[in-house]
Amino acid sequence: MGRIHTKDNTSRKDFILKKASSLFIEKGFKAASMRGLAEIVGVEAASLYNHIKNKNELLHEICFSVANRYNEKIEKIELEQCSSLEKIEKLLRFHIQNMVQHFEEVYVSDREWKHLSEPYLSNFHNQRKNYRKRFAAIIENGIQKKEIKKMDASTAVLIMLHAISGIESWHRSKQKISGKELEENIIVILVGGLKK
Amino acid sequence: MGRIHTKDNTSRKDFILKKASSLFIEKGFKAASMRGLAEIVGVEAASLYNHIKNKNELLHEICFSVANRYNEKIEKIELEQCSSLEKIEKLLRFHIQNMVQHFEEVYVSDREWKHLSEPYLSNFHNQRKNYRKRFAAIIENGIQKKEIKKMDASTAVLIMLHAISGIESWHRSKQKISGKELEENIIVILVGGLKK
DNA sequence: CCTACCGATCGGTAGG
DNA sequence: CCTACCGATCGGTAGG
Repeated sequence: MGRIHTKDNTSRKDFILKKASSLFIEKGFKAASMRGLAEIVGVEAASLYNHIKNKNELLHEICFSVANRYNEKIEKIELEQCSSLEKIEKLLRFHIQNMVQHFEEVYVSDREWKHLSEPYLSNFHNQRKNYRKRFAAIIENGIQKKEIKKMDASTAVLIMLHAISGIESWHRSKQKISGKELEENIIVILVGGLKK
Repeated sequence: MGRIHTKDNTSRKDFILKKASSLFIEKGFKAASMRGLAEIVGVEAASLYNHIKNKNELLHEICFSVANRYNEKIEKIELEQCSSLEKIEKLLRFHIQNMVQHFEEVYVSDREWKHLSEPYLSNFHNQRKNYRKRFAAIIENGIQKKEIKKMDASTAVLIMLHAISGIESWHRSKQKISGKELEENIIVILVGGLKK
């Protein structure tokens, strides 16, 4: 009995989080109101607070769910036995698939994380910097091994991560090409741009 | 006499627009308050309304100033006599320089245009679609002439425009590399990624 | 999960 | 350019 109750609460919260993501995409975090969210969820505003602490909690749940996935992935890839260029390609494919599959939370996390409240803001910011540093280190390594053209590694990271966030517009359009085609196109351009 | 008065009003408005851009970057359009803007400008909130109609006007002045620059540039480039790849390189260099030189308004325009009110919203959205279509047409042309790898042209446009918007993070960091170096790095990766 | 409500803050106006 | 103020809306709580 207690278990069913817990399970219900969890899925209810997940439902609210999902609706919150769409709303934050549509309006932006600040412009989205809890009353607006309540309407989408189908309850009165006050009732939301039985499932979440406050509006900020919605945002940090979304942002950290995305950040955790990134961290796990790069840790795994760093340990793999393959060329730097292959590592980058794997990372890029992961980012693309992540964007396609978890579009709403990735989009919200990318665009709205600056509205996070402390201590989440600092924590997220640090994780972000750390992730980019590790990504840049892989590129740096590839340059030293002459797999990759000489270039500024951190600029390359910026370009590639932002390029992928452009999938947003693809996702919102009526998806003229498939996710797989999209992935191949991006890899051709970005990995092609790095290769010596 | 009347002329001096007009001139003063214009520069006062420009001053307010500049401060508004920084504020919109820092907080986002919705979260930025007119009282906050007034404080930065150094007047009471009510006084702002002697120079602007309302908060929305600030945003659409910023967005259309950027959009107009883009439109003028692509019109000029379309008429030039050079290869498609050269046209794309010119366009990319223009985008990069634009981002470096007019960082604040470009950033606000990119991130906040969805908060535009009608009819500005539809107008801006159409201009944006039109611009991307023309950019894609140049790529398409390069593919037909075998200057450029086979790829989905509109995906390539998405990637490249978003890649450049990544300069944001470069601009906000302590500018480890110069603007010129940044530009060359981006061109190497993006144009290198297109070239056959 | 709801009704009823709070203090705070918002964009904007009147009038000088 | 300011003081004084407006109605609307916000996030969140009390109490059931």
